[in-house]
Amino acid sequence: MSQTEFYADLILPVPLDQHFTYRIPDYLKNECSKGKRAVVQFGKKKIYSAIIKNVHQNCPPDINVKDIIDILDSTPLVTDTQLSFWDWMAEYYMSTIGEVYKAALPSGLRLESNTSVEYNASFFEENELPDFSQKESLVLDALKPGKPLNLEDINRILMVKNCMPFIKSLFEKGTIKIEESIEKGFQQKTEKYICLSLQYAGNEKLNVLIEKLKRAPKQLDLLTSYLDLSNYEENVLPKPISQKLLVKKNQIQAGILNSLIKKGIFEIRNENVSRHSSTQHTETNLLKPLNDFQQNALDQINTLFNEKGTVLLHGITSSGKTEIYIQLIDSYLKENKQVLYLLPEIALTTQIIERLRQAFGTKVGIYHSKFSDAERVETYNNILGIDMKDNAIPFQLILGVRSSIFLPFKNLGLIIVDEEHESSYKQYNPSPRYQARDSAIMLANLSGAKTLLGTATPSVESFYNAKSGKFGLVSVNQRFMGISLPEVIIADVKEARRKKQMKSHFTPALLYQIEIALRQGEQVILFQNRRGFALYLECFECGWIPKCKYCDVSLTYHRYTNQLVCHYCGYSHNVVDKCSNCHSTDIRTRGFGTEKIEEDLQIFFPEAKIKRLDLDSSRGKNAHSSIISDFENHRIDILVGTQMITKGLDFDNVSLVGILDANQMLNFPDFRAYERSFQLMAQVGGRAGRKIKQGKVIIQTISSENLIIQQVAKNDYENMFNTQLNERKQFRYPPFNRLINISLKHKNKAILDKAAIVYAKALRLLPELEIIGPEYPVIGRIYDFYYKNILIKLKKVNRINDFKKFIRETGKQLLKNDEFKGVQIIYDVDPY
DNA sequence: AGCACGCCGACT
DNA sequence: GTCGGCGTGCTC
Repeated sequence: MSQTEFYADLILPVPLDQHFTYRIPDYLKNECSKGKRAVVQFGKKKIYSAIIKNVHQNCPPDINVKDIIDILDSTPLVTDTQLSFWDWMAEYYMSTIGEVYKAALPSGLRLESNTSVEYNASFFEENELPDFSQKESLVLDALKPGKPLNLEDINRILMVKNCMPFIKSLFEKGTIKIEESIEKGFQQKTEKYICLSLQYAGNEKLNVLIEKLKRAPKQLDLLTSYLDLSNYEENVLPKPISQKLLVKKNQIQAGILNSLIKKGIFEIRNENVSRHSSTQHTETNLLKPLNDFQQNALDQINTLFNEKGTVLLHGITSSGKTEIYIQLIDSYLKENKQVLYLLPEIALTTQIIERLRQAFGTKVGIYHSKFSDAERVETYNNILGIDMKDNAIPFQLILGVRSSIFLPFKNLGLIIVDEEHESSYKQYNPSPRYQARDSAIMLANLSGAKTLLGTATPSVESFYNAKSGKFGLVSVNQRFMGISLPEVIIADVKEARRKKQMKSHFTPALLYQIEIALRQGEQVILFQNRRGFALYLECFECGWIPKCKYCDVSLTYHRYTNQLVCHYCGYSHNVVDKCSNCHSTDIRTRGFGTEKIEEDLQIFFPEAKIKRLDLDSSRGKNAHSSIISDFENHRIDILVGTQMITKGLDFDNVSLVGILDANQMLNFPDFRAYERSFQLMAQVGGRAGRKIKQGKVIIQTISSENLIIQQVAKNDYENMFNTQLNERKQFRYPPFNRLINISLKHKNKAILDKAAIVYAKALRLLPELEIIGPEYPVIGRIYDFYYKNILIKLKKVNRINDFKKFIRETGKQLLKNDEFKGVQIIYDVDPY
């Protein structure tokens, strides 16, 4: 009794801002340690795997402490560095540790129980039939085949939202069994392997066998091939060989192999294999030699790393940044350090993957949302160095999207954040709303690693940090092979309209340049920013537009399904043929997307092969890369695309890039709109004339005198930076002030309005906080919830976490007020 | 977030 | 009387 009890503080995958303490039963005492997963019951029934944060002997007072059920890992799954990183992230981004846990581990490593319901056959054998309600009978009928169902299935069968009352009643009668079953998370992948039976192992026995098989030459061939592949040696256990490989090598029919198995010469067994090894890349270590200015940049980076943790590489498009990265990566790998190479989702294309595989072969691991969860678990385990298959090679270089900052590096030396300015590094939903670039710098700090930010168009924040000495700065102003930057032509849409020269959405200047390019056998890219270009329906008589039932947005018309869809909540509606305002039947489509551009363009250039690249046209797994390769191989003349075409793609034969409407992005109500427009236009323009000759960029705009347009035309990044920095300073935006956006949401507009006013008023008590709002967001209602925003500009950059605490506490106080019960508060730190 | 409990209106 | 909808409170 007097024996000391041990307890563990656990991180549970729930959005609560605290850890939970469980007792460690005696039989688990030796296995319980920081970073492993513990299986626990949380609440009345749910079972979760939780991460052990620490082990101690302090029994929490006044709490009925539960026992840990089991420990899943023999070695920690989460490193100490990761745990510190999680803590930092939860605090900095005002999220909870449980939410960070959910974001950080692939779901295959997070167990969660599900309630499953089973038919209790023995009850019916022993008892008389009790009375059942209609719904209860339905449930029993569905369960009768002996197949257990989960609650969602039963909800669907009964067509109700919550089937629990019926299940409970059935359970009390004894007719069903309720169980908490844990879904199999990660499953090993197995493959059939062929192995020589032990009874034939040994030279003598083998020779007898070979003699016997002489009458079946095909079978003999297969046996010899096996012995070859397995490097057969006497006195060594015969090595299993993949059946796939054996069959492929010999080009035989399954029958030959089967007869050898039937004779007991071969045995078949299932072996765990890696999901990654299918790509059999040999490491060619193809490092292209750097030219002088690349080498110079690399030297500068290395020198700066001696004194700075972070360096910004500002290299114009086509300056060959990738080759600089590769040399840098190589030097870290040679020191046996791990390297993380971050890319925005859209830039993680086959082109860049291929280049890195050429250089580093099988050491490259990819972490991407297109991979299955099982593959992600394998990558995670591989980096952790556990559970390795013999055909797997430890990844030294990880090429990944923003979530790869959560991988369990143990020996991280370098993080590269490519296209550093990309806004997709910021996660918005779900929480944690983290900026992967900024978090990567923090991770590097915690790991003793360096960070290299790379881009042709740095974010104002990063460039400011570099200028002010917080980061090192390295600039490359020459293009690879000395090709000059494209010539930028501004096409004035306003003037063309006045002269009635516009054809569809094209200025005469653009059409003329396309014509010339096509005639010379060159390719063209047309860029259409997607935002605001969705098709919608409009009544031609009265201007009525079909809107979403639950959100304050117009419904988008989807041609391929012939449906109206809300892009915010997913609500869909059949196409209306009658105006619900004036009953006119003259309903027309409005707005235009890439689809429309593609169509119209075909009219002007009937001979040209035109394709578009956007979310819709690249839906399938390979659709995207097949369009890209078609374009690369000049099976397409004109490619019309959205953001997707701007990143990580190099096309040699593109001489003209057209930006169809520059104003769309300039007029976006956001303090970063100008910066983003510059970045986007510069990046798109950078696709022109990457090899051979100077390219052309045409920007169609109605405001040709706009400063940003002029700066893009002159490719004057520094000028853009200076004007933007001035504005940021004047209006107290980052990097001078920190922003925190608070979103309040509630079903009742009046309650929401009042809550927002009260919250804002309470926040204004702190003079360091500049409070903007509350204001309605652009979309005032989504999914039947009203929204209101409060923006905080933090004047002082130090003590920031104290202010966050105050903001959060004030929010908690607000929700305690009976009037405001049910109001939800969403914090977004450093919003984008 | 789940999940249970409890109160209230709307059906057979 | 069921049934089904929320609003509310708790989770070691």
